[in-house]
Amino acid sequence: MRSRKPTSSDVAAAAGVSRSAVSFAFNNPQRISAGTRQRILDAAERLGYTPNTLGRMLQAGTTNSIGVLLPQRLAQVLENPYYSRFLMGAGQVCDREGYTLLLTPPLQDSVLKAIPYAAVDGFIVCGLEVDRGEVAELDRRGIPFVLIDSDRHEGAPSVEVDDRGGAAEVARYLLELGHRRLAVLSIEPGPDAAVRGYRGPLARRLAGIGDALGDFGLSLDDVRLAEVPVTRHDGYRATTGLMARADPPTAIIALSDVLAYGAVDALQELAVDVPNEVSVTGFDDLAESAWFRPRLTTVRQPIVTKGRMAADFLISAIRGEDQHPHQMLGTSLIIRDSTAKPQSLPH
Amino acid sequence: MRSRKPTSSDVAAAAGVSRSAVSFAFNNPQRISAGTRQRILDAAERLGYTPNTLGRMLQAGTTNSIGVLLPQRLAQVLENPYYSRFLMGAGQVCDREGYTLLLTPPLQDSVLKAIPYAAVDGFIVCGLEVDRGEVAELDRRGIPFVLIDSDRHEGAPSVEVDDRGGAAEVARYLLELGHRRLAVLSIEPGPDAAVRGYRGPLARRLAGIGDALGDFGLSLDDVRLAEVPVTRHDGYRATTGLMARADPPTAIIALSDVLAYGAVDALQELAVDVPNEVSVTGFDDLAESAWFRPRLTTVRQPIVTKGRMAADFLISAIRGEDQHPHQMLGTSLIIRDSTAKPQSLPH
DNA sequence: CCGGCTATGTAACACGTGTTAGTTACCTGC
DNA sequence: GCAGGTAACTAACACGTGTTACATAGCCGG
Repeated sequence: MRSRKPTSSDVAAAAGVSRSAVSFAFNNPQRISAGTRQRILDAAERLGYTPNTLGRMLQAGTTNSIGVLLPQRLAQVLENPYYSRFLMGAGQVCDREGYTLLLTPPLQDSVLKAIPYAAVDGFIVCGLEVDRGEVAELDRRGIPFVLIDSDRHEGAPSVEVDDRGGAAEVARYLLELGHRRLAVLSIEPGPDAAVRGYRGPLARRLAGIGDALGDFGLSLDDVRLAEVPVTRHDGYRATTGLMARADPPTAIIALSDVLAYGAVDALQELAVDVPNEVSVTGFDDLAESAWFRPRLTTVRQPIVTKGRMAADFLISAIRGEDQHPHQMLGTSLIIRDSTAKPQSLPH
Repeated sequence: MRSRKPTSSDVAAAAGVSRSAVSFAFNNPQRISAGTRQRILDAAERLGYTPNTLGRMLQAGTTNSIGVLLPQRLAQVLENPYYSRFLMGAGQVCDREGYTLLLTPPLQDSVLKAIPYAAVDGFIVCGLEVDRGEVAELDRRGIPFVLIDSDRHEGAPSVEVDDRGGAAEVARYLLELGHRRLAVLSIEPGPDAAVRGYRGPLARRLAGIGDALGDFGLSLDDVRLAEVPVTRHDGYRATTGLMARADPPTAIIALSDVLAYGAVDALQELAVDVPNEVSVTGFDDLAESAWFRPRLTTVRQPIVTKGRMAADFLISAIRGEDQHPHQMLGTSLIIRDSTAKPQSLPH
């Protein structure tokens, strides 16, 4: 039972050389004679020496790791296929460039507190408003970062999606079908967001829905809005609530596919036919949405590409190429079987 | 443009105190007078000082991070819903205990090379044979680790699944239905596994199938075996190959749900009816398998529980509770719509 | 036989932190 | 007026590494 892990000093003592020689033996072979090198390696093997990872990182000033700063707990993030796809895109770049990927959830429900505990060369920041403390903290630290699902921020690259256009397109599609009583299942802002108004992708999606409503003489005040955590079960519960009201909607616009699944769950339990009695749309176009029954009408966004570009931008920033690109990715409306004309028009 | 991130020495100089005082001001407030403490905090704020993460970790000897040592590249791992579920289970524990999760894929196609670059307090080792170099290397380093989808190894905790029993159950089910020409879609061993024989879960699953075959007077020599990487597309390709042979199977046992999806893809393209012409079974029972058409008959294993227990065991080991539990989790056969009696019996 | 070069090894510095032991200065009690 | 205690702060050590600047010895050519 060895009490302490052997260090390079121990190896040096055992081989009768200086600590520098040990370092050279491992990292700079031609800097030392073959004989002593072998003697050092033998001693290292005998003692079971392995260079300490943290010590090396501290000296090198690099960790070969990129962090993903997450707005929710790991259990919630990894339950959501959206993040799996996103991480897969980022992972492709990590594979190519030899980086590891550190998932950094909030610490004690605080994203801010989690930052100092992540040994990384840079962060991909997911779904945080730019005027929150985290962005200022990262600026202060002088550590490179990239913003995702947020707002444009000078001083850091970002990758965004045309949320406004995509949401407008799906809302306009429903309105053209004849729907007038719409409900929106939105995503609850983070735990410490307090009363501050909407920002980022959700604000843009709601604005897009507002654009479409305006074309038909309506406004956002005419739709019911429910804000819930982004899980299937919460989509189910919110929809149950919506349908219990006096004038239930004829179409439900979910701002996430996961929420749309839950909405369909609730409607099926209430024996409400989808799409003939109520239409449901999603946002993301996860792979599951094509398998889902009814096949889900939704707004496709290029999630994997988003992850890939975020990681690419971050690694460029880490390498000191000091441009701050802002990429905007397009969306497309995927029409499937969960939407139809409203039944109640004749009434 | 600050050339260098300020260090605690800079703050000490700016506040006219020693470096120790700076450390106390942050970590041990009552150890210093309120006046100088405030002066130090002011100086720190003015300079934009933040304690260096690596420096602190090196001194503390802990990273508050657990690593997941992966046998494949990140892009492949994150494409596979099996790992998403597993990571979710591990993530639940990380959330509770305040750990971050470092995904560590092979470096230059070598799992061994990746180990020294992970700054973690311990590893969850996924799907590696115990007699490979990685386990010896981790032993040498004296870093705690837990084995998953592997074999029992004294000196480290492990979480296993009753692969043999589960595979025997599904094979016996098919044989009882009357199937005799079986094919097995197995998972290709890692890139550097060389010629060494099967080990770990795959060996156990094949052994289980052998058990069932033995009950019917057959053996593993009587089934066709295809080994492919665990992606849907590879399942598709292998099945296309199997069906092109002279006497195609009437039932395909895939050792992973993902491979089963690919098998069904291929059969549908060949206009072969599932399950009436060919039965297909999977292994895992991913959520997708209940949505898949035809709904997939498969062996359920408790993936989330596996991840949770692995992380629990690891954290216990990190805290120095030196027991080495070996947990075995049960499986259950889920019979759905992708299996039926063979059609060709009358012939 | 001596100046200059190369091969080999070492001392010292740098990376940045937390903590223990030790030094002042001050106040209290007798 | 002095022993004894305490509050406030600092010097030094520890964590473990890589690398630069310097010292020593040996070789070669002139």
